Amino acid sequence: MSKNISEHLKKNGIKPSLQRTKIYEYLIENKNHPTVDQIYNDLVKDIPTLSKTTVYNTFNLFMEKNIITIITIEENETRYDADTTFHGHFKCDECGEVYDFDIDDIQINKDILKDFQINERHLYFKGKCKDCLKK
Amino acid sequence: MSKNISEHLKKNGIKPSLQRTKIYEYLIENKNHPTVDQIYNDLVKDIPTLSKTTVYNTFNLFMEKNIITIITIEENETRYDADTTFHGHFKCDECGEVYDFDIDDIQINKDILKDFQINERHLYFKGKCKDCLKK
DNA sequence: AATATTAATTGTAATCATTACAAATTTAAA
DNA sequence: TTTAAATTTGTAATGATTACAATTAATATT
Repeated sequence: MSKNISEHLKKNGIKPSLQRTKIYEYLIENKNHPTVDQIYNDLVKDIPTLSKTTVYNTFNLFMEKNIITIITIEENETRYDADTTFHGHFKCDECGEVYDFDIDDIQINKDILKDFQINERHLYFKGKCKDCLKK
Repeated sequence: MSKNISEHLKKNGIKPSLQRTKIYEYLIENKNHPTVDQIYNDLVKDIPTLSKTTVYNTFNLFMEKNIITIITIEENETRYDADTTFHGHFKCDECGEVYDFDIDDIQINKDILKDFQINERHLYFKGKCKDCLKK
């Protein structure tokens, strides 16, 4: 697994250091789109010398190399996604959990965006998840 | 015009003070979704005593009363929208302008969000606008 | 292998948007 | 008019992110 990650980073022009590999692996294994804080707090157990700056630097590098996308739902917390294909996110107001969902199709009125170049598309919903509704 | 705004605020349980009225009016007339800074800098010419805190307080109040929605495209700048009907936003990476566009339909795979309660839907694109592409 | 060069990581301080809070002002009620 | 309640304001605090310089690790050169 870790071998695959190294390869994937290399293929995208990223030298696979320990920190980079672990951070990318964490994102792959935790598909709930953790915040930088969560990632740092978990990974520092593994890599005691880890700095939060490194986490930020690494994500900025991953972004430049287009192997992750940014998820901006709340103003004050950035999350990241290792799945760069187009899909939607649902964030529960109650528990804070972020869920992925598939988008089949979006039909928009093209009049306004005619001759615009669209590079990124983001769709997210907010509300209450099934588990929180039960309570 | 200003009369209508007062009425609209009252109808939604908001006492229409000078500041609130001007801020709401500004949002109605500037459909490009200005940031708090832009709004403050423009309105302070009109209301010299205006405080940026008031702008923030007012938007938070408007949000509670559901007469505006928040637009979170970039992590570090919150924008607001007086049009609370569902529509999309396009932000140009080059000039920073935010455009509205109409959404006809969105089809998603409902499996994951079955039994979820969806309260808000947000769709935004990023790229280059027509004007910036010409250059 | 030893040294020089370059790249990556780290810690601390700075930045900047937003909020907390208490004082001052304005509005409404008695 | 006096009193109470609501609104606005300015300043300080917060918290996420970035700038930057120093340290450490990796790579290239002799």
